[in-house]
Amino acid sequence: MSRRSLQDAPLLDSAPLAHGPIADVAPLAPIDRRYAYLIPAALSDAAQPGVRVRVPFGRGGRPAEGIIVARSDGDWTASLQPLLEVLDPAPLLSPRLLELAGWIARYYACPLGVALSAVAPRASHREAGYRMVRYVLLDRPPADGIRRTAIQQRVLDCLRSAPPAPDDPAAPPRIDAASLRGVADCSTATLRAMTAKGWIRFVERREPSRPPTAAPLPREADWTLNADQQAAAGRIIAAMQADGFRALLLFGVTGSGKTEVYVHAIRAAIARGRQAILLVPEIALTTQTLDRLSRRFDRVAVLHSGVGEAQRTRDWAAIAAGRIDLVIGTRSALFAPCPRLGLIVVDEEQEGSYKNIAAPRYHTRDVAIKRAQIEGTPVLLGSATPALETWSNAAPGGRFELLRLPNRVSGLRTPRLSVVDLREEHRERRGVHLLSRAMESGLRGALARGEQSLLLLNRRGYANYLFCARCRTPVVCPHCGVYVVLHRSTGLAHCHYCRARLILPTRCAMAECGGTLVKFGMGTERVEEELKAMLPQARIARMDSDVMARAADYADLLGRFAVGGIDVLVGTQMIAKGLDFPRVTFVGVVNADTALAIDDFRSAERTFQLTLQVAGRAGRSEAGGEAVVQTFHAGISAIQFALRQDYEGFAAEELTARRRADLPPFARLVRIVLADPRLTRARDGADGMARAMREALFKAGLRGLIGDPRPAALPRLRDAYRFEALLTFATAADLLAAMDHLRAENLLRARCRSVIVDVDPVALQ
DNA sequence: AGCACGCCGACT
DNA sequence: GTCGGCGTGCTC
Repeated sequence: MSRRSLQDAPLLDSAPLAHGPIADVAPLAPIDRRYAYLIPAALSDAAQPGVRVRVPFGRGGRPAEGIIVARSDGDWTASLQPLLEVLDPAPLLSPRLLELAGWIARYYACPLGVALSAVAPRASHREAGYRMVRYVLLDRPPADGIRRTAIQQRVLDCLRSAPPAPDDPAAPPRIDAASLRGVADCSTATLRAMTAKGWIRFVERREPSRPPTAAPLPREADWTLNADQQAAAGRIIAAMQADGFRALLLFGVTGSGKTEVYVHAIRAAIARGRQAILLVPEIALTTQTLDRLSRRFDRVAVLHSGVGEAQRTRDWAAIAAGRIDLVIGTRSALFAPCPRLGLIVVDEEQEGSYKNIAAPRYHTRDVAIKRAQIEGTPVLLGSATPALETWSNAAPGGRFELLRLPNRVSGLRTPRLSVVDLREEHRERRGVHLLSRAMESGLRGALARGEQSLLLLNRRGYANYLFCARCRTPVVCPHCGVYVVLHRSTGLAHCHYCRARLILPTRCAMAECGGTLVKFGMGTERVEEELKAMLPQARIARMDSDVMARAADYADLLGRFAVGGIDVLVGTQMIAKGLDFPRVTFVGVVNADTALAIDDFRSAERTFQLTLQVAGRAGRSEAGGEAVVQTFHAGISAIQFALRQDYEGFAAEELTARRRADLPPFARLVRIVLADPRLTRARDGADGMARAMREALFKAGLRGLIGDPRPAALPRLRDAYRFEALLTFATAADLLAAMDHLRAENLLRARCRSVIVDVDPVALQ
């Protein structure tokens, strides 16, 4: 295709004919198209696929940023705009990462520019991590006889005795202006005066904003693997030696030593001269986990949301230069520009936080598999409770190879897990008790033995159900319509969806009612209060996003907990994951039903995972631990299977139900949510969109079921009404074919404030 | 995403 | 009679 024409361009004889290298540019904006630009001769070398460029765009031809995704040669029968500028000295993205971004854009139905921004995060923060440093160096210093002041003499002495620049020892010594002012005790005015005399001069240099010297962390030694671990590591190493794509699932009960297997596999990758990426879920304790793991390796980069822009930029450069062997991090670390990638590990692959919550709404595990495919390397997924999608892929004859670690490493006993049926507890005991007798005795026991406890409730605040005693009208958020939660810390009612805060009325706001307000339901604040009353001698701390404003707060609290300064730690989900303290011997779940409360087809799976995870937290010591789980639904099979710590039994039963209901992993879903402040607009938009999509699929003979639009699980959010439609496909191929078509026909848009397209949704909220 | 063009309500 | 609202469409 060397000759193309613009449909609407007038084909006049005088139309200038452009010829030469042409760049296909994806704008770094939510525009679902690519645009062609002429590459000027001066930029020909620099304008390679993967670099950012500035191009004239839009009506006024104003400069916009984009990424070159392809290059070609050709003639154009219309005047073609030239690239204005190439912004990167070297491509930000390798051809393989460009291919990965293309796949993300296609599979997750988002504009290429949006996918590119996710894969090359630096694209949106240009030049971050660098600053201009002003240096002073000797120019034509005055001869001995020339008069100078004492201050000027100090400046000259400093510059003469300055050490040579590390990057260019032959150059005249230089000192940055700020340090010189300090050392020579002079002012900017002095330096300016000396420049005017021509004695010294300034040079400006672009430098990394902090010296890239990472503090060397103390190394931790490797452990010897047991037979199971050795067998698993052996399979992974064999897969690496086969030099091709391969997906493996490491299914190991908590405490079976999965991490040690990762470490050995990563060492093997490094020994082969390759790089490895280890992904961990985005949870509050990520930093801790990462720090500990990173101590096992030398040339390691840690990437997570807490790492500053400057550090991230330097890490990125070091990775691209091949100076890093292992990249550990959350979601975005998957896109580390490793030139010789040899292994990707996805730890706790079932974690929901692997799903990106904004466009592109990719699932890190699935993109990791795709990247491994593109790079031709193995990918290792690890979990004690694999996502059912993963588990069914690891069935005999499936796409993944299954590696088992069925036993806990020697010395670790299986924790005792018991379930308290809150219905029964309430029958047998008068009054309202948040903490059952079994829970209380577990806490008291641990306290008496000088051991630690974790108490989990996945709900912040004090009381989460506030209503009028007379007319039963609940207090809801004026923007979202959801129940607000009373927080003791602020004395206000908080909306947990839009972060609005209301002053709580003392009386019912309903006209002519004026009943008194009743506070019902519990959150972590309430549990903390109850606990302090129950165990006045215990040192109790609470950990949830209300208390933990900054990353440093986590470190502080965890530090105190680690040295035994806290007996009981109360918190939300964030304490259920990743915490690994050997002195914790008791773990309680105040209400396991919070995972059930979100009513979607994964609620049983989430409840099972939560329960088992919590039990695992109690078993990190040789003393053996105990876990108590309170629930109003003790009979449901998710709880029963968790009680027996039987993942495979649960998976078999749940998969049967999923197959019967035609749900993932036996179907692929796309969730489309339309939001608009006007209810009719959101509803009509959703109706119209569903109708148009159905018609288009039918006409094109494509398979797929478009569900009827209905109010979303959260029908109103931030003053916008929300409607959703669920699309069901039998296979990934059907999904791709249908979504390609719908996107090409521009049917994934509607005239309302926002349209969210969520492929493979993790939560139907 | 921006930005221009275009068609219907409250003002001098 | 105009100013300006946002709804719609386009950007090599």
